[in-house]
Amino acid sequence: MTVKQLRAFLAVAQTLSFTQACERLHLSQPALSLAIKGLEESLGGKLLIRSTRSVRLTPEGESLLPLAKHLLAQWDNTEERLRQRFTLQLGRLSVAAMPAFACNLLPAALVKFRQQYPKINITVHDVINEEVTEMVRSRQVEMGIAFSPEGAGSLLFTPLFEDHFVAVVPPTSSLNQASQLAWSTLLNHDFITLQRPSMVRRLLEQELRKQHMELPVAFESHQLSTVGRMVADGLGVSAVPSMCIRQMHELGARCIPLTAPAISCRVGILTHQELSVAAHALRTVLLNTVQAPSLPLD
Amino acid sequence: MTVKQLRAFLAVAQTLSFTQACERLHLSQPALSLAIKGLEESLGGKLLIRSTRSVRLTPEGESLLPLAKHLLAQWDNTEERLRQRFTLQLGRLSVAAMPAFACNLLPAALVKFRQQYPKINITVHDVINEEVTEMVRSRQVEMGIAFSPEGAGSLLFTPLFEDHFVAVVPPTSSLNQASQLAWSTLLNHDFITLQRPSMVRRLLEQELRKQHMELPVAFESHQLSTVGRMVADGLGVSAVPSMCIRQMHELGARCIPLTAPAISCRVGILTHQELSVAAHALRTVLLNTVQAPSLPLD
DNA sequence: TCAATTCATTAGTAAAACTTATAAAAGGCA
DNA sequence: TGCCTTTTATAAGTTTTACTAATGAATTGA
Repeated sequence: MTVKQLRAFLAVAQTLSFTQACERLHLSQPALSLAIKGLEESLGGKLLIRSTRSVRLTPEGESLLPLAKHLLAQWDNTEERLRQRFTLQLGRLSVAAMPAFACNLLPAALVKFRQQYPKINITVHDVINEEVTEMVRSRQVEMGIAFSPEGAGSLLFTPLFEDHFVAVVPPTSSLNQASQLAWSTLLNHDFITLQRPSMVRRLLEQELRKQHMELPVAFESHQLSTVGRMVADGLGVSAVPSMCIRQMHELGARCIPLTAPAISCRVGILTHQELSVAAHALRTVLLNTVQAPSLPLD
Repeated sequence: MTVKQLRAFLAVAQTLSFTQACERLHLSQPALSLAIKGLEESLGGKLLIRSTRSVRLTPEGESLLPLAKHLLAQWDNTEERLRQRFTLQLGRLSVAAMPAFACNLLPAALVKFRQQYPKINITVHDVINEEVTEMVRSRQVEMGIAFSPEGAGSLLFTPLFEDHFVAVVPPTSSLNQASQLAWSTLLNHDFITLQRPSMVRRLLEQELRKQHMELPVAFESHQLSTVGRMVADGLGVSAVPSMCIRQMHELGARCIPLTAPAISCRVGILTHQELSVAAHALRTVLLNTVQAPSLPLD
């Protein structure tokens, strides 16, 4: 039994005429006769009683009719959904992104993506850097955005930009005047940082230790926005990835380039080798829209 | 998208190997490669990532896998059920029969049928003669057993046997001694008959009127078994189709051939032109097993 | 009885599906 | 690194299938 045969049967059963069914199927009449004959032979009995003047269903044909309708509807539906998926007219995409990226750069990229592919449903998992890698690895999400992982294993890392840490200081602070700051200067003040386990926190401590420096931690928080507000309110200073500059400014803090040492790391897209069409499209949008953030020129 | 292509995809997706899938499908490897290629082209995207060393599913392929399983299972199931129906390994059959036949001759025929085709489900509608015709005409049942209808219309009537009316008399009656009875003799006694509308009743009255005779109705009943018992208990006499002879004897009444006039009518199978395989089989069994009932030789 | 309509059959052709043979690529192993 | 093995892709040729055009047969309606 083939799809063509079943479609032929359905057309004849619904029109009760070979001639009409031919038109509907865009098929010559002998071809249709053979198709029906083939179907009947494959099933082992007559489905249609046909004389030169009338066509009607046998009881067995009658019982096949609803089944055939249902089967072909499902068949077409499956086919159509797959096609839509390939043409990005349908789909679901799960992405994980570290918080700094998710709340600063991702939304703009998603706006672009949504404009191009309004039918694709996207779920964003706003989780810490380490979990991003894990979610991609375990295929909970198809795509992650995180700092360049050391051992990516079989995962693919596509760099988006190089992010460098900037100092965050209260607007009232004297540090605010400098065009750039050395770490040694910044660390003379009370330091506000993210709580462990945070990749940002670990990166800072790791790089500073190489220079025999240490964070004079006064306050800790889980949320970047809390850190920003604490700095803005004069509780101390901090250092954040440049992705967060806009957020920090909006919270009322000031950002200043940091040197000696300049700490930076690559932010990029983490995926498996094979990508869905939708994920591939989002990847392209990200590569086109995301740029390394810089300090405002004010 | 064809059934073959989908089967090919399923086999490869489940074995994750073209070579293994080939064995399962009894297909050469190039043919399988082409089938997958064709499927991918028809759907508009890649379903399988294949290198010379490994095969794995794309996310789209992953999403097709369960759909393909489901679709093919339904496909095979539909095909199998139709085949079973044609080979009488599955099926449902509704039959209507007039009470005299349903309770006397039908059961034995059904035993034969059941022995040959134990998987066919049969529903018997035990209804009056007129309703049998109507149920066949309206396709509530596929087959009816009734007296030969005058205007069968498009229905097909296949005679089974010629049934003649016999007298039913009490075992205590003097009539019981005769080897045959004339209607004129029988009608000297109180007559017990079926209530209208009954074909048996109508037939009798119709034929007797031609001979200017009339039924001296004393009692009426809907059920043949009631008529039989009434006669057996000496309330009066009756006349029934020969089909009922055994039943009457079992109820305690005696049956005697009736003449002047000998009233008879054909009992047969009523169907539409087209018959399901199951109905055809039952028709054959009926033609082979049902014989004109005769008086016991006691 | 004849014309018209409709499905079946036949024959020839175009297309497709399949197989064998060969090529190319990638992992395993020395 | 380079060779061997395994596995999929490609090419060429053949068989099979599917289709169309032409013809035939049967039934309805005038």
